[in-house]
Amino acid sequence: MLNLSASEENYIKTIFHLQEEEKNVTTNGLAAVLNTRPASITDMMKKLKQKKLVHYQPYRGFRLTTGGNRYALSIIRRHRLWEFFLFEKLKFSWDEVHSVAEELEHVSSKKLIDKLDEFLDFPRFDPHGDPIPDNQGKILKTRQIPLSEMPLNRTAVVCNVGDQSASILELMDHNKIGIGTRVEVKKRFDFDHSLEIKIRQQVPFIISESLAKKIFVKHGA
Amino acid sequence: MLNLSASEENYIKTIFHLQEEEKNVTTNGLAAVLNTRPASITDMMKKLKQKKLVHYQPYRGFRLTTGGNRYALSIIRRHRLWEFFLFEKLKFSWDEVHSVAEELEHVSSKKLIDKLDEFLDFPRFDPHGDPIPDNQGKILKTRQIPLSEMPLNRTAVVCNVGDQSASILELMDHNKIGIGTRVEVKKRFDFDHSLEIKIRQQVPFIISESLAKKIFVKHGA
DNA sequence: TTTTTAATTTAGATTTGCCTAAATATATTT
DNA sequence: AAATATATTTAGGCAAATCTAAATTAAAAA
Ligand SMILES: [Mn+2]
Ligand SMILES: [Mn+2]
Ligand SMILES: [Mn+2]
Ligand SMILES: [Mn+2]
Repeated sequence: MLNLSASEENYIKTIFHLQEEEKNVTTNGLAAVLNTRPASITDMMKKLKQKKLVHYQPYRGFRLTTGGNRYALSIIRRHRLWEFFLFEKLKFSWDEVHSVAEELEHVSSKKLIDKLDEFLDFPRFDPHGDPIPDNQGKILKTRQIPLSEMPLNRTAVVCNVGDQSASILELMDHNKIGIGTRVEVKKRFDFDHSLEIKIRQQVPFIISESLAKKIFVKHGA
Repeated sequence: MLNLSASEENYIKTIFHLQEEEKNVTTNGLAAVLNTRPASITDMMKKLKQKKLVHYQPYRGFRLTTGGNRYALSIIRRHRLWEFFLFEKLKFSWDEVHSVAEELEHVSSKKLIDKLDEFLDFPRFDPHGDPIPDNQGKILKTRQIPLSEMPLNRTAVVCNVGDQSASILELMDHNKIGIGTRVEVKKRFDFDHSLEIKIRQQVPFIISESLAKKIFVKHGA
């Protein structure tokens, strides 16, 4: 497989993520995320088009080719495996892993990544609850689900709150739940559908169904 | 601490190693090791002199400053810790670790390296038997010693053979001992000073004192 | 001590990845 | 359908890290 520079890899990966939201990625959109100027994006798109990694027509935006997509998934695989390693083995906190993985992901040895995967026992989700592509580039597509629908005893990660009111934030704050919090549902009570949940090393506690419906989590399949 | 590019780091590290042999490092000498042209070395030396990492007078060769030396040791620390990780945790073979570590060493997070060190339980030697600097940059200086002088039950790595005759090579070949072989002395017999040694997962076997005196190993302190 | 050889530096390019400012194409309003 | 605004591309430059070919300096040989 062809070998891209760290810069090219960052472009490819970012296009991949932007594509999940919009069909077509724009010059300004990509420039904003990558913290560069639109002119730089145009330069790079010409190069990536040459390498057949993006479809690109001037003024018409761009998207990854099949090859570009495959490459993007391999970068995401590296990124998330390293995040898992940092979190699980080196005891980094969930919000510290990203920036270091951002560098490690560019170390290109295929063998390194496959051995790392094996060493970590083939994890399926990174510390943010995002799925890790396997060595074939296959990835589970996870969508956000409300905590109320999580199966029991599986780690999930809070990724969204479907309500921005002060009252819900106060309650979440009180319970020390926020974006990124890892949570496990231990029990579901039939009477009022309240949930017993556990976060971090704390003793489990109970939250109402109405709160659980507003807390969106990733992963759990 | 200032942050150097991967390229600058490779220069600094290589100068450090060359310095161990010769007081003064030369333009051509460094160019040969780094696989670049002499003109590139001169360019880089000007830059590193500016950054006060090398002492350099045109036509007079160069050597690291105190700061350059400290920086070199931090790169060597990263390199050898990664080598140890690859060998010990990911089960790479001893001759595969170097090239991957050559890339990993440039990931610059201090926290990453110190946590990795801790995770690996503060190893003192890399898979080639070279000492790993601690987080203060302190490094044990190991010299080569003949296998006959190794203490019992400590892993050593064959790094040199003090005789190039066909007969010694035949014997080493027969015993499957070569540069890089990891060996442990299990017992020393008083009668003829022969040694019982163990290599890899094999059953221990005996070699003569005269052979053991010609096989030089690193590490064991 | 010259002369010759070898090592080193300088001059001038090239590539990658980025930038600013100006031009141009597309989209949105009137 | 113009006119205006916004998005995008082009033109021209710059810094890092490399190169080749041409000086230049130092070392070795005569
Ligand atoms: Mn990155
Ligand atoms: Mn992640
Ligand atoms: Mn390196
Ligand atoms: Mn080593």
